[in-house]
Amino acid sequence: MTIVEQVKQQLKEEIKHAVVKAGLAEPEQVPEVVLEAPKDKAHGDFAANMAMQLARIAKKAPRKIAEELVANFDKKKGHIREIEIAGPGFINFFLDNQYLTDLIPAILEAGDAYGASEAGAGKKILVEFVSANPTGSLHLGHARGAAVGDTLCKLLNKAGYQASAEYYINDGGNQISNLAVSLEARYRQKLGAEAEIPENGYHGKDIIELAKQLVAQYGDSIISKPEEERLRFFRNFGVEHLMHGIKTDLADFRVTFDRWYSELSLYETHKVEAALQVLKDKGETYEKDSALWLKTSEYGDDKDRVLIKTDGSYTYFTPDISYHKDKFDRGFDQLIDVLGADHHGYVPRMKAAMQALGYNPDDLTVQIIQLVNLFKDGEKVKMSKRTGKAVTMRELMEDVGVDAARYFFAMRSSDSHLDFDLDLAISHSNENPVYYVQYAYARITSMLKKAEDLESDQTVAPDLSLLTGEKEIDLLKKLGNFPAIVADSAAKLAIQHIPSYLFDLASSLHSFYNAEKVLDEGNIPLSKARVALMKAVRITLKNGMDLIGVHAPEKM
RNA sequence: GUCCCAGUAGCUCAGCUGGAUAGAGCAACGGCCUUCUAAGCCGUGGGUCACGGGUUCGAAUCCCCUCUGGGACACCA
Repeated sequence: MTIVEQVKQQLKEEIKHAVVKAGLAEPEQVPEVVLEAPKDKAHGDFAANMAMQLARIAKKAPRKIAEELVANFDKKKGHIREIEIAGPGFINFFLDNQYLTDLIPAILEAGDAYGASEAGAGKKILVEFVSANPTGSLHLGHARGAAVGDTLCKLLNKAGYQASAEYYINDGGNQISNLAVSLEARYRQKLGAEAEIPENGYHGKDIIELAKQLVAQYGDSIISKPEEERLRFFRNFGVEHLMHGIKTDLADFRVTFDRWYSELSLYETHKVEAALQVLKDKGETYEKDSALWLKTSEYGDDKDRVLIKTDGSYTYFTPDISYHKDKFDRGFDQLIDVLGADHHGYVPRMKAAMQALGYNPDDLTVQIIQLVNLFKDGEKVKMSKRTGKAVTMRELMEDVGVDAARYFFAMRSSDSHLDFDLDLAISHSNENPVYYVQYAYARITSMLKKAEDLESDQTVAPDLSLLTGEKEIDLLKKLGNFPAIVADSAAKLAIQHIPSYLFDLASSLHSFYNAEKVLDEGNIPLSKARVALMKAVRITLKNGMDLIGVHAPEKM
């Protein structure tokens, strides 16, 4: 438990004692104590709304309750400097804040690990994200999903969960056949022959690139092969090269996966049949119109869904079910699917399928990533993979930069729409908040370099108790909050709290920097204490930036 | 038609498991560099939290209605 949590915990205990001691409620009636850090510093370090919560139970006016509660509160405990009652019945606690200086050695000691907690209690979570079909390059929407999924994983692990990142490669379905046919058409075109891309084929320029590569590598030797072999060749060549491109893009975007899971492998290991058999055995399927259906409507879906089509082939849904089953079978307690908004209709049917298999549908969480609207030259760019007009993730990285893009995606709650003004991001890139945070880091680093002489002087010890200025206390409090922010953000799957926290911490740092001099030769003990504080801020900024995949520059 | 997301400052968005005077960035305006990085700081102005009702000590937050925008509703994936 962190220092701040200990202090809060003690305060909560004392409040509860006071409530009982004042006879306001029986011990089992006392609501859970809510302590919040008020926005306004004039409202103390922590505020409790207990008096309002008790209004109904004690049948008294909140302010009266607050008075009785405070009268029975043991002020000697819990670093209390002052207690006041305010507003409709808030009880505001002002602490002596000396405990905050203990944070500095704790943070320096923890280093990279600062911010970590056991909040997740080792719960095993599988986060599946991106999982784009290997039929082209990744685009802007994938980039958002990649940023969100990657940060989510890192966040969960930091908060004490055991999270794994996984990418499901759809290398078995129809889309891949379309890919093969499209690639063949481009290949023939390159060789000067007449060929047309089928209607639902892929028109992207990456396919043209691939065809060019094919010609360079194999000349026209593929044309003469028999059809089956030819198509298999195009499939394999396409998937291999496009997956390679996808992996490179993701790696350059600083997104890492623990496992790349192939759909084809599900067939090879007969897991699709096995899952189907379970569903059949449980009586969850039926045949109609010579197709096999799953009774998803019994579990909240709008209608039943087809598992095996009239032509005998599986729908995309069937291997997907077996993949999800496999995730549970591998011992994960919770599954998180990060999906694009266009797949949201898929949620009820997958949850239904899980239920039909006998799992708890609540153990599957689907995090929907809403659409990214790209604006270029003041106009909305319509994105479509089919027409090949999409802005690629590669272009995004080259134009905007990885740091800015990652920060931008992490900054907004993933389930709301995002307008991405490319022109603004490029032309005003210096005004992007990511630089504000990075600048704070670079500033500290620069100071610490100048402080090396001071540090080598061992004759004077730092005196952390000198850190009592308003801006120093402000920084310390924010540093202390970091583990709770991480834990809370992980529990809510709300990554946007991290950039928001970083911005806030950077703001406090800049404010402090402009008001106080860290390196003061006339006051070595204070300077040393401030250097220690700066080191703690630096560690915390770095750890936060790591979570969202943003680099911490030594200088700017 | 059904479902999902959204509607908060001029713009882009936080805040949403109910709390005090609704926040931030950008844009606008006024100050601060002989001193550790001015990619910074300090200050000012800016709001019918889409509309209407309900729940209660208290609603941007929860519930219902309406309006507006986007998306999804295949034996495609």
